[in-house]
Amino acid sequence: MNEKATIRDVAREAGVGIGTVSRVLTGSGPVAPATRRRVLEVVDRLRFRPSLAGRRLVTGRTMTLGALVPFFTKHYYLEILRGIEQAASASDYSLAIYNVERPEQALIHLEFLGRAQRVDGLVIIALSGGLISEAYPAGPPFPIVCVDAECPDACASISVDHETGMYLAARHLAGLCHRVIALIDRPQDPVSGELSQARRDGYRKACEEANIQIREDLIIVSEYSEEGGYEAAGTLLDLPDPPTALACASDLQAIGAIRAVRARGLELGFDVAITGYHDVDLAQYVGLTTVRLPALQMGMTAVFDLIVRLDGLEGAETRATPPPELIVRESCGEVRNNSRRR
Amino acid sequence: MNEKATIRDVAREAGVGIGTVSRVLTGSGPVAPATRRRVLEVVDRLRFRPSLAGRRLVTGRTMTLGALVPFFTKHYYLEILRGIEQAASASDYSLAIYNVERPEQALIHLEFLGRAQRVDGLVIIALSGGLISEAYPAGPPFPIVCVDAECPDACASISVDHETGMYLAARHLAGLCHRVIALIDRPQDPVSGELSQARRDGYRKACEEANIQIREDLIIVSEYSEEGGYEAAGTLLDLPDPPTALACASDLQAIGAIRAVRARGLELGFDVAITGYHDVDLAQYVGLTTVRLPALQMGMTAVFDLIVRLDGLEGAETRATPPPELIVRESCGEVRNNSRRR
DNA sequence: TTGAAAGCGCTAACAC
DNA sequence: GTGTTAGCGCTTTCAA
Repeated sequence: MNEKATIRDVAREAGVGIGTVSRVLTGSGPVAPATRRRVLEVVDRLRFRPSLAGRRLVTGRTMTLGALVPFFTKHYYLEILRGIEQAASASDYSLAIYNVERPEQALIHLEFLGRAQRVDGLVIIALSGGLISEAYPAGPPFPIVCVDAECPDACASISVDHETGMYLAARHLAGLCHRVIALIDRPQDPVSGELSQARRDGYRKACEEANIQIREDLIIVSEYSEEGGYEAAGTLLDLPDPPTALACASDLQAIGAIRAVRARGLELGFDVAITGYHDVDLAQYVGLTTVRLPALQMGMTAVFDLIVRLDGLEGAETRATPPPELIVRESCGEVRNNSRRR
Repeated sequence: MNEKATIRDVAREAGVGIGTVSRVLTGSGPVAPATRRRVLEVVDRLRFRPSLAGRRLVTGRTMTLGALVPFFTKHYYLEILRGIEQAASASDYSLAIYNVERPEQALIHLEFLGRAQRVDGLVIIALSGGLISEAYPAGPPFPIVCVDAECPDACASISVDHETGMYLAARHLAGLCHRVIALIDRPQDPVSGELSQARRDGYRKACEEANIQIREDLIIVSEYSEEGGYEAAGTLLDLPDPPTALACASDLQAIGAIRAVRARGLELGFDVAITGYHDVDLAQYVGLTTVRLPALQMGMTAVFDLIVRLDGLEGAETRATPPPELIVRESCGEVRNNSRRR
């Protein structure tokens, strides 16, 4: 009585075979309505829950999804993770997380997952796809969806249009009559340091449209951190012909850049305009004009996509994630006129 | 050949029974050294990995730990979660996460976990222990460790000394010659809104030591958010005899409080001193004097503790977490003298 | 010290 | 439609 009920208990109570109970529970075969009702009634009365372990042994499925996420401390990745959790939690799958803070951890986790039979599928955030090929030379052992990263053909990918994202920011700056606009880019993959072209393309496009001559010395890559932005901005601001606008590839870097601007006695939004990227909570506090990414939706979409692959659902076709969006705050000031520079 | 090796393959190859292989692998019985070596050699050659599913069916253990965490967006909880992940990742357990953003989610997750046989143990962050009793009237179905929360006797608890934490902040303020110090407290459990006495006790103790008369109208509770701090500070600053110092129960609230100070044309660190709590990344950027909590260690300790309970390890006795620490930055200014007020 | 055998709880193939 | 049976891969008796 106190012991957990098994499928056999249910079968006995309902006066049917265990196969029938299984069929009722999994919907994997025809069952007469009356029988089904009787079984369900007993299931309910006995508070029977099919054992995952038993089921797993025979189906080989764990009903667990994995998420490989870099830098728990970065708001953007967390927002994606939050979306992943929400979607997983609304499904029959649980979510196991694997954090990557040092480069070697990614491969360790991937290799572990490859032979640990712990997840049915994996979502990888921002980590470069090369890792996947490296960890699984013979192809991934389970479906993988990459979010905001390039990945091998064998995997699906949820991407966001960074070209448009940065285009929006740079065009905004150009529209404010800035003529010397710098780009503080960042590695796409914070762990491997791998770059991506998209943001730079967006920046170039905006410059070209505004007839701004592109100067290569105004395009620099810095670490995805406040410190990285601080240093990059410092370098740019100390140039002989310094930029009046800084388009940054993350809010964190933008905040560092703001600090660099102030450290030089310059006024934000007056002497120098700055845009961020991601729209983290802090951006609002700082009054940072930035580009909002649909991070939460990306995470959710990744999981939906993964589950479709796993369960072969129809109808649940992958919905596209919304485009990036420019959020205008105070960090770019008003339209620039050249008399302004002190 | 291409199929995954099973324990039977290993037994056959090594010329022993499967029982012997099992004994070698689990160390659960006597095996002759020569036999053991031979088995291990085959295990290695066949790249044999015991199936978790098979093992689980007979042992009933999932080798997975759960973490119930409120508000993915709050840095403090994430830092604890980061510690949990680190410790889990260094163990044989995987970590499944369950996010709680709406009050009812906590109970839903708890009830789900109670009958889903998905985790061997659970770490609960900041959620009030009442939930546990509610979800499991007959006692928890697996070991539970609560971090930074009161919990039923049936569970272990990793706590942090908030009395000392707030004492440190308030004493610092008093040491700067503030005589009218307010406390902007917050609910201990952001989901249920439950309060905790500890921080208030620390505040009172510091005031008493400095011979400051405690005014009940200076102790208020606000939401754990920037907005909450903004409003609370507003209320306090608009009092007939307003405080010159605000001790906040979180950095987020402190940041809101700073905004309220500035909105009134007052100068931070001059007219009003403010302390935060938690030492989030942003605190440094804002120059906030705050109390640093050993969040990461708390998370790690919780997992160690849980694993000790699960595996009955000896020697790994729970290490105490470090005490809170005062981090002095600019938000409190210099020692106050009464001529200063404008 | 070891091998054989009995399940753990379930699904799926098969016979009726 | 439904009951029976054969495993899934492992740990754990129980004899030998």
